[in-house]
Amino acid sequence: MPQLKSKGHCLSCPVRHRSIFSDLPENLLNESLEGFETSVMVYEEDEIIFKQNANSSESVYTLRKGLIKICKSLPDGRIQIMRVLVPGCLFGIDGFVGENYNHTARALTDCEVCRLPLGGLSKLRRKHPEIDHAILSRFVKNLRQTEDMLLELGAKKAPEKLATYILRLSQSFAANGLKLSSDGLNLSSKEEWHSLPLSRSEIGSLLGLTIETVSRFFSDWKRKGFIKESKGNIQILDAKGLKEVACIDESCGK
Amino acid sequence: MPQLKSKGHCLSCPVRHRSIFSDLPENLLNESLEGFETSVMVYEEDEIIFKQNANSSESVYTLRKGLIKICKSLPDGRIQIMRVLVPGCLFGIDGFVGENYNHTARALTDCEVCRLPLGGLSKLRRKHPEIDHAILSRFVKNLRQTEDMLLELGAKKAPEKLATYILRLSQSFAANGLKLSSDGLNLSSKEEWHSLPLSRSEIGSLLGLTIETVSRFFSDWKRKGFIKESKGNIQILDAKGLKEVACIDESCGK
DNA sequence: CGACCGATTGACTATTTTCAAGTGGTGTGG
DNA sequence: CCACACCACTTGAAAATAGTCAATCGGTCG
Repeated sequence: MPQLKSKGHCLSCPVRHRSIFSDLPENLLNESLEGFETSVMVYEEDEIIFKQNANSSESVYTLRKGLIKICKSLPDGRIQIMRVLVPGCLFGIDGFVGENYNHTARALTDCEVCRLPLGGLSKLRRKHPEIDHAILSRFVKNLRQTEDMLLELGAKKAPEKLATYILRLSQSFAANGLKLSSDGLNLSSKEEWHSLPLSRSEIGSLLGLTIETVSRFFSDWKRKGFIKESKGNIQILDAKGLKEVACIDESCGK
Repeated sequence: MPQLKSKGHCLSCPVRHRSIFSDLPENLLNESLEGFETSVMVYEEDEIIFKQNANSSESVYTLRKGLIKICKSLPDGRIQIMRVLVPGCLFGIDGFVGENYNHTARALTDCEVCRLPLGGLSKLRRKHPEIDHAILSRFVKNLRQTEDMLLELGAKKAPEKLATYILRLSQSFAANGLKLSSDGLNLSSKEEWHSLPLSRSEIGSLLGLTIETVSRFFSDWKRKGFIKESKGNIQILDAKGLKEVACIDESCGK
């Protein structure tokens, strides 16, 4: 069961600089957020934050800590992961338009989630166009990312999808300062090890492949010396080789 | 080459009630839109409105007439159709955040497009929260639709994708008043004929299939009496049969 | 009529899934 | 400390699915 941990305090929030409030000047934060009551919820691994088709709540969420997967499923149980949220992500936006949730949000690791009441937020938006713009910008980025995934799933073959995924993962680690490791392992950043946030079967579910197909290509690339793996951490040895497989730049059709 | 047809006139706009201005009271329309200069552009079939990776313009667009396909492509030329725009759709929203276009917009039929300058629009948004809400709501719907496609492409097999597409198409005709026919054919609405906006190869490109696979299942279903087709118009004879194939409700795994 | 173009069909091939068996690491209880 | 179970992952062989290549059909247009 999700636990209420505390009220939120934007000024001391660990992800404020990544949140939709990042552009608010610090001095405004204090006075502006007067009366804006957020709460921090704690979820354990595998707990559901909200479910596809459920009524959306009068809140929207920001991930503070941990990882969340956003999924949709077919009536017969097949699951497609849409994306993985990292700290700072805004989610549950169906609440904005009062529609039922279009997908399920499930904790991939133990998580902390900040719950922002819609009423208060819309007052803030009116007072501070920066917030409004930040939200808009999230929406557009979110859509772009989902469109990119659509291209991956619709147009690419299994090895291309997988290679792209590993490369993107590594980029996103780089962009986030090389550290999202869920298990607290300390690794030399020079060697660029990355902890895999997803299991084989989840990677399959993200890319529309079976666990066996994922496993086979990974094994293949280990034999070829493209990648190395130990204890759920992965290292790219030959980015150029992977890029040729991935079809991300001109070197595409070999 | 796209042609400037005229200045836009919101009051007499044929798609006003489907546009982001649909919630503005008519009396406000007149005075509010003072100084908001839109222009109507005409594109021929197959012309490009904007290209993936190009700088976004200082405008955003509303489709007035015709159909537009939104696509992304891989460096080696493979193309994925993301969605098909119908009159009233807002598009080119990368302009909102000043990013390069994430996809290509191409006229599927001869089109009329209304170009809304961002500067003027953002003034309007501030003056009329209805517009702002309409835009937000479009964004969310757009994201939901793209997520739905992600599930289609990632989790479904060829016949499921195809059957779902035909059924959705028919629903969307129903929702839009049974008439989007691009070639002006007049058909009895009782028989529920629907003109196919996409060629076989475009359907393939939308669903991540080859033209041959599309063709084979269509032929198969014609033999089985699920559908009928003539002159680019399609009729669903056995929606129940198709639904069983499509995996959209409980009757999924048969 | 003949050229062209989209769609269809068939035969074959490639890719990916399915099913089944096996490996290796981790944690628990005797 | 070992035996055992458990679980994620790996591997192999067979089957299913979808793609490729090539020939053909049928309609449209000059």
